Amino acid sequence: MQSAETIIRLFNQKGLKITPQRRLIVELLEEDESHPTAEELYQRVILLMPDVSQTTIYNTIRELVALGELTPVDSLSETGARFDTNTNNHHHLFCIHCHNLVDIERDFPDIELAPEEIKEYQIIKNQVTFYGICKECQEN
Amino acid sequence: MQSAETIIRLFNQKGLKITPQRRLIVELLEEDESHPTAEELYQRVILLMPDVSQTTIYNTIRELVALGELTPVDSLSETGARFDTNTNNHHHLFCIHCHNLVDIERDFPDIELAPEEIKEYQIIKNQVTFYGICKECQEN
DNA sequence: TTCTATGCAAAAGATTTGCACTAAA
DNA sequence: TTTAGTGCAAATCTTTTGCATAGAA
Repeated sequence: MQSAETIIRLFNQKGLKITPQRRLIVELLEEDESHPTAEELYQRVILLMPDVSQTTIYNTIRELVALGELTPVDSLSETGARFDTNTNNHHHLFCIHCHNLVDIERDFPDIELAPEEIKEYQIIKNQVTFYGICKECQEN
Repeated sequence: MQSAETIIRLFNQKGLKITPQRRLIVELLEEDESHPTAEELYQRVILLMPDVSQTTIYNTIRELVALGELTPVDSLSETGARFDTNTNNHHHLFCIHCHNLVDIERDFPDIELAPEEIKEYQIIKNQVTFYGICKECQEN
């Protein structure tokens, strides 16, 4: 996302009001690289402004997502957990319209992180997800 | 997952009882490549055995996951949606213990699907997730 | 002064839990 | 006969919604 000031200006342009709650939420997110949940953001907000409601957190997140300044970390389901009968390591091809999910059974040998990228993690596996539009959805 | 008969045998070995409900669920999953949710599986089950409860679906899914015969499609959060302040296309490094999530800002140019793998999808992007254990969690 | 944002409480959807009853072994 | 599984209802958790009030413009 862009700087807090830029986003405040964006809100203004769209006719959205700049409330102290929104200002605080945007300022906290500006320096946040932790990929917080709504609840985690709420906890950080109420330390500084104790009376903010969760509703306001959810509303503001929704607006920032609509403005393209915040994105949900990708999930392959909106309606509860999905289960895979293929228990081998594999990759996925996902239709962003109809949510069809196809297994890709092969290796991508060239996906390696450099030591300085790895942040001393012990890597266990990687998984690639291809996002696209399936044939049926393209025809609509 | 393995064949329905093999899984029935596995249940037996573990002292788990083979009920008609479980047998049906396992048989339906055996030929299912759709990555269903619990609700979708439930709907398919009650067509053939109308009095099965959702509780039984959830219980059986949980057992199959515990046996390693079914895996949840990977999600980077168990406690609600997470949001990313980095709205550029990027990849992720995820700690499976503490759920820490780090952005990886670079391209992996060699991730391409062959035409026959692509199933006529129009590919929009791909995203790689590296699963591992972060430094702090390794030390515990 | 107008109209959007806020906060509360209730609702909704997914999943889990407590418990009495059923049925597999 | 024993013990685990089932089904119901209630509970829990995340997110959304309805509505009266507060407050930004």
